Amino acid sequence: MGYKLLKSEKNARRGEFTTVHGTVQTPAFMNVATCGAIKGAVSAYDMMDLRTQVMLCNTYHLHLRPGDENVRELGGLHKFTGWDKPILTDSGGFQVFSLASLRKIKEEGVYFASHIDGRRIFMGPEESMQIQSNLGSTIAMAFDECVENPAELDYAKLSCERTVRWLIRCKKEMDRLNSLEDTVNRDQMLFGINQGCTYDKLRIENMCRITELDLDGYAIGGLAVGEPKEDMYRIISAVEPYIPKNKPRYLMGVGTPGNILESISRGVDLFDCVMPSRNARHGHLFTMEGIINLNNAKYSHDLSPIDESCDCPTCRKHSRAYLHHLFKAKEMLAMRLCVMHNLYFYNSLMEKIRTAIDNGTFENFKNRYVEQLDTRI
RNA sequence: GUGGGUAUAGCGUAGUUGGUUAACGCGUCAGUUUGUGGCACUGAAGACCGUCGGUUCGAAUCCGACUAUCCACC
Repeated sequence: MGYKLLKSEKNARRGEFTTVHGTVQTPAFMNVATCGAIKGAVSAYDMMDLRTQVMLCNTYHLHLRPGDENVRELGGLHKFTGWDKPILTDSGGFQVFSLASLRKIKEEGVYFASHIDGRRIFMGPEESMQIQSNLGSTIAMAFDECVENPAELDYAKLSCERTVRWLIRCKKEMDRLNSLEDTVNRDQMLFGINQGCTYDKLRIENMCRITELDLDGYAIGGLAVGEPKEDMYRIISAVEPYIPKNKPRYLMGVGTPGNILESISRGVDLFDCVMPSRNARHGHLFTMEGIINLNNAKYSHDLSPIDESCDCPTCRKHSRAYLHHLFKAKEMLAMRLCVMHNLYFYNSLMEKIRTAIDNGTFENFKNRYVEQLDTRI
């Protein structure tokens, strides 16, 4: 159990992360399934074809519906969703940020108004751990506050210190829950989350404090939320030396293929992002040549696949012209086929990156593709 | 052939007591999307208002002819 560094090229790391639900080859991209399903009608069965390694679900959303107690009675998220490989649950901390108009943050935790029915609910560190324990995910995330950038130093500091106090409570509660006999997954892991906005000093101090707790992994949160990408890269480089080498590093919510290449070169192992799935639903597709928008009329007579070099189920069978038609006709198949392509693209990009690090050619690979993959063609 | 209706952007339409830069939807084009509040958001281009003539200071709007098209009847 745990992370094993296999090889490195400069700061880029090739590793294996072993969990009770199987081993994850890193660097890896985790596929987002907020409510227990990848949006766009993609099933757990499909995810095997897409070479998905980790599914990511959301504590806040599953707590509201269908309810974590309910999932626990049904045997946990793995049994419930039919996905037997690793599952990471996000803690609900991001919803503190994204649902900002509906919440009140206090020392004990956060008061939300449900976005579904307006019902008032409370979530603090203990509640988040209890919910994630009921869900029985492989990896639970600490309950944190994700502060929007730019933020005042005073608030960043106050929020950051409170998040550390919450993390200590998370760790204590998770240890307690894992010791109980009737817990769904008694080997549930806990990742801490680094915060501190764009203040290097705050970030480093925070990282030093959270790594004292000996958690199963460390995440960098609160990035890609409004700051320039140069700031994001600078922060990653600033905190990376303070993360233990024998623990996985997870950059939350990032990002574009270019962001991922840059971040791996700075020592990150795990990623997740809604971009491949959300953009696919709007016809924006990733290819090794760059980004295309399938809604454009120029694809209406294009018999080539989305990406000539891709062997995903969509590219093996269907043309751009057909997919363009499905979008125009508002057929749900358009979304399904395109989400499958984009996730396969991200997952196989990670495979290419792992092979490159294995072969010591990652730097070349990065320089070759970092600009191209984020550019429209 | 007779009577009636219609003619405004690529398509479908709005636009009368005649009054400055003719509106909307779809489509087109471009951009946005980063721990997902379910399928979006922002912007741009595009019209000598069927043709010709008339009335008027002024016509998409009123009048006439023509053309096209639809309906009904022969």
